[in-house]
Amino acid sequence: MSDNQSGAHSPVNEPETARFRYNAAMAQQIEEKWQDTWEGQGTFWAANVSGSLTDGEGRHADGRTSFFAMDMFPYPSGKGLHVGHPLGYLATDVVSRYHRMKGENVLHAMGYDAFGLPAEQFAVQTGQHPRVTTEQNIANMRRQLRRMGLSFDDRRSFATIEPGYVRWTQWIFSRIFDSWYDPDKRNPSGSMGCARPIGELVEQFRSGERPIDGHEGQAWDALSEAERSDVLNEYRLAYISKSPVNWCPGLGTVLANEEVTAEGRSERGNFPVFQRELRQWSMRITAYGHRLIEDLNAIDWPEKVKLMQRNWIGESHGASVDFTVATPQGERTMEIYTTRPDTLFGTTFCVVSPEHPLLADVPEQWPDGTPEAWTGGYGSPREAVADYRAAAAAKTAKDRVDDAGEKTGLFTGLYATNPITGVQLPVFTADYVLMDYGTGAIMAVPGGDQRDYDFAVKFGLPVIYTVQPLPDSGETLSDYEGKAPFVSHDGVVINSSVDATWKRGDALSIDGMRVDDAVRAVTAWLEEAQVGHGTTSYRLRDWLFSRQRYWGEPFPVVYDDEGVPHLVPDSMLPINLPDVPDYSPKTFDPDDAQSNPEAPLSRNAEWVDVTLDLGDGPKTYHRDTNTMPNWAGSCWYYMRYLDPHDERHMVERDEYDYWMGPKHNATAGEAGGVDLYIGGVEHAVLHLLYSRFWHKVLFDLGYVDSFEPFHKLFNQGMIQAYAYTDDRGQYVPADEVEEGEPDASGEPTFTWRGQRVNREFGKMGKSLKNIVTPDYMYDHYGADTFRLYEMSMGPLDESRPWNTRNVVGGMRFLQRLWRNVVDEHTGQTVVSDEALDAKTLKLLNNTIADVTAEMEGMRPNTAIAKLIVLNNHLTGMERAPRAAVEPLVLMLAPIAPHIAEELWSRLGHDTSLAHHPWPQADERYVGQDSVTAVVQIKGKVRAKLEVSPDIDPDELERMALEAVASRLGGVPPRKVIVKAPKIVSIVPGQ
RNA sequence: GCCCCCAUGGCGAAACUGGUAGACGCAUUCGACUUAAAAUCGACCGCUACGGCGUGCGGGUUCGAAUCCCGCUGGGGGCACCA
Repeated sequence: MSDNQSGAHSPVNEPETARFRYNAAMAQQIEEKWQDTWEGQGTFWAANVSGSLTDGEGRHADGRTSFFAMDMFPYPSGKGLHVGHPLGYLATDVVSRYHRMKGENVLHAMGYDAFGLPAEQFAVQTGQHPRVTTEQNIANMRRQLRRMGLSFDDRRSFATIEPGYVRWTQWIFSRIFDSWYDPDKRNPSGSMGCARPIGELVEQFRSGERPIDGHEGQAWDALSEAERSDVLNEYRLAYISKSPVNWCPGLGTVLANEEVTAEGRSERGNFPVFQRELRQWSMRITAYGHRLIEDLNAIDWPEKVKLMQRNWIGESHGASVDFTVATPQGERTMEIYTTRPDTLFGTTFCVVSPEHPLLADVPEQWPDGTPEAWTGGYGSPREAVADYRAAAAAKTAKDRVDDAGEKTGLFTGLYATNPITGVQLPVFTADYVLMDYGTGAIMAVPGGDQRDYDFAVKFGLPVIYTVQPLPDSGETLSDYEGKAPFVSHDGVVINSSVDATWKRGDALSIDGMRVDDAVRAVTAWLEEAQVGHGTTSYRLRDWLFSRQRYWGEPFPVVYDDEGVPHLVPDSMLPINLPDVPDYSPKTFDPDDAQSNPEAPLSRNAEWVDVTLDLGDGPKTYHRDTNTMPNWAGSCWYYMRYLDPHDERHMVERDEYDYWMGPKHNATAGEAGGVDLYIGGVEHAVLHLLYSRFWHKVLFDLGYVDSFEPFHKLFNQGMIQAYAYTDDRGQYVPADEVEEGEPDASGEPTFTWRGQRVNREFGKMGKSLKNIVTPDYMYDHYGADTFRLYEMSMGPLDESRPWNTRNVVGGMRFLQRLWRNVVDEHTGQTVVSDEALDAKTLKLLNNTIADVTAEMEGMRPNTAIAKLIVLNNHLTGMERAPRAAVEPLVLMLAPIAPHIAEELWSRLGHDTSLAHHPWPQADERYVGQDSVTAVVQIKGKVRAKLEVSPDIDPDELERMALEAVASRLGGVPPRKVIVKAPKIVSIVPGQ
């Protein structure tokens, strides 16, 4: 780019004579020079405790305080960056540079999350192997990020697709597969529940300490290998799930719950998703539900994200209650789950989900007196139920959502006995009851639940109210009866007593109790009668972990001829992706619910069929042909930065303890983890939940010594932008739109090529034609101005509108600072070496104190404002004094590092300021010589006094009363509040 | 439907535990320099009938509220047949 072009476009133009003016061209020259210098000198190398990773001077950590700052690593998309993407990276970089200047050993690096759908789709389009396009994208992204001046230790960069990384991802999977969750054992952090090696479970089975589910009374060694495998599968933390999963024919893969939208469609591609029973890998994350909630208290995360995780996990406390059902095949126990056992008295029917096993035992004939409306017109319950089940199975998740509220269902011909009252209740099946929540069966209480009420109305079932509003609420039950249920967790129980000796031989009355007391009383009664128990349920589902994709990590699992899964030994890892003739996923008609997934890896028979010796001689096995989801690589990458080339460990223990262990520095706490993790809030329940889960498993198993991966989480805001549409709703290029005169109602108007266009506000995006790229910013302003602008726009955690016009403010600040040091015409350094005058001394020390506080609080926007104030003061002096300029340059360095380095070197320093100590305020000069004291009468400012900051309160009161004497009219004030030296507040007499 | 967050000049925003509302920047206007323009430097920069009034609206607590409490309105986000 030539100077002319930059001049023509840049609002900050330069005359020919000022050869040493700080403009876009000069900025670029400086920036590239310093980027090369940093790289050549290893300026940002972080020092490990031992091993080959030392700092740029060859030293190890040697007891220095560690600080680990990390970004949510990017997916290397081929689309390139816009100015919204790097906001978080810049924030992390500013913090990293600041901590480095505080003398800490800072670990800051960037990796690439490189498996996943887009690379695969792009590869299918271009016919190139995904590895090729992915590596190109990574190279391009590296270049763009380097140009920003991010202070990464590039020795520690890696991509999740590298065999040396995949190996450990597979290794972790193996550890999870090879473990089970023991809810009765304390984990190392002291709370209940702990992952244990599966071998310890086998020992319990073998010794008889634990009964073998489904094989009670049999010896473990008497079971076949397939039987043992099936038993263990029910315990393993990574297991083969046979329950319904989300099958997406349009994508040709199964998906995790988290990847399905509220509309029941795939988050990627927006295809319908069906519930299908397919054998798929699943992770038992639900076992960790309680700890994942509980341990949020030990970490420093935004409340919003903690709340989202709590809601997502959805822990609810209630009771499981056994209802007896008489079927033609004999008596069955139907377990229901309820959060309101106090409403057992108001139960008028039961509902089981269409997938419920009880439906295998429905009778041939409708019982006598079955109302017409309950049968759906079917001649027999068998037929009715079979048809309803088939219809439910054919529904997409979307259909279910669309039909929500509209209750469908049928009577099953079965009756259940209420264990507390002995009353016979009809059992229905309806798809508003979900098989995978609670027990897949409910007791319906239409008097207290809207859904049950709707169902009762539709099928003509009775409504019994057992709870009424609190007496002082002003409401009564008659406000609800016949119109709606009284849905409340508050209230008083009514009409809820049995004195029959039907089940337990004694009376239970909860009449008049508050709901929470009644819940406890009924739960206790149920436990005593052995017909139920208190229990906890989670909204969270187990994590579906396999995908029918090419571009992901293969599972380290092979199957023998009987279909029994075996781990591939660690020594054989990594298992690399095979070459296949076609790596595109096998997709189907998006609505074809009956299609079956076909994994691309199955297309290479030579790879699938292997002969291995797993300890009992060479045998033929079949490899698992699924791949892991995109989340696998991002679940543990933070640990790999500590030494990405360690071939002996996932992470070495000493390095872990130094960088991430419990109490590894002053702020880490027992939970340990990354000191600062910055990224978008969109990962609140996906990546951040999965990572915490894996980390806890590894913690329980003793591979890491702290129980949380990320100690402090920070969500940066989004950069938003205006977009413009013409009459037809087409987007027009935002940078060609001109603002016109306001219209009649005072609203601004906009035109593009003479025609009126509409303005809308939202994301930046290529399709919205409002993209501004970092490259544009480098060309027109330089990376430092770009950084400065993004950091000064507003608070880091808030979204804010991009406005290229406002960028000049930052550029002018840097230019003024430059001119305070460098003569624009000669290039000479022009600072004075005289001592600071009193005013400058005060301002400098106050600025140091303030900026330090702002940096500690991650408020670069206000830090910048204070640096500008200081610089504006220096600009007003004949020559700026070195004693003020140098600290100013140092304080600017985290935000605009290149110009700071350049000025620092022009000021005569021959080493980088990256590790130069952060300026210290001299306490003697912090504070003000005089402050303005305000005199208020009834809160209104009536006088201002210039006083000493340490004025005596009595003296200040005397001065204040004198200043407003005329307003008080000689009447002694009723009350005077003195907060020296700032405020005197007077309440006048009368 | 349930849960959470936010609202300050023409614009982006400051204001730490309640204590001078509008720091800093953008834009606008004016002045200096210049033949002129740009750049630069400087000034002004919420409204005002000059009494005051002002932090989305209406109340409350307090000597004092952008900040705390209650009730609205508007905007954003999360979850959504989870018993």
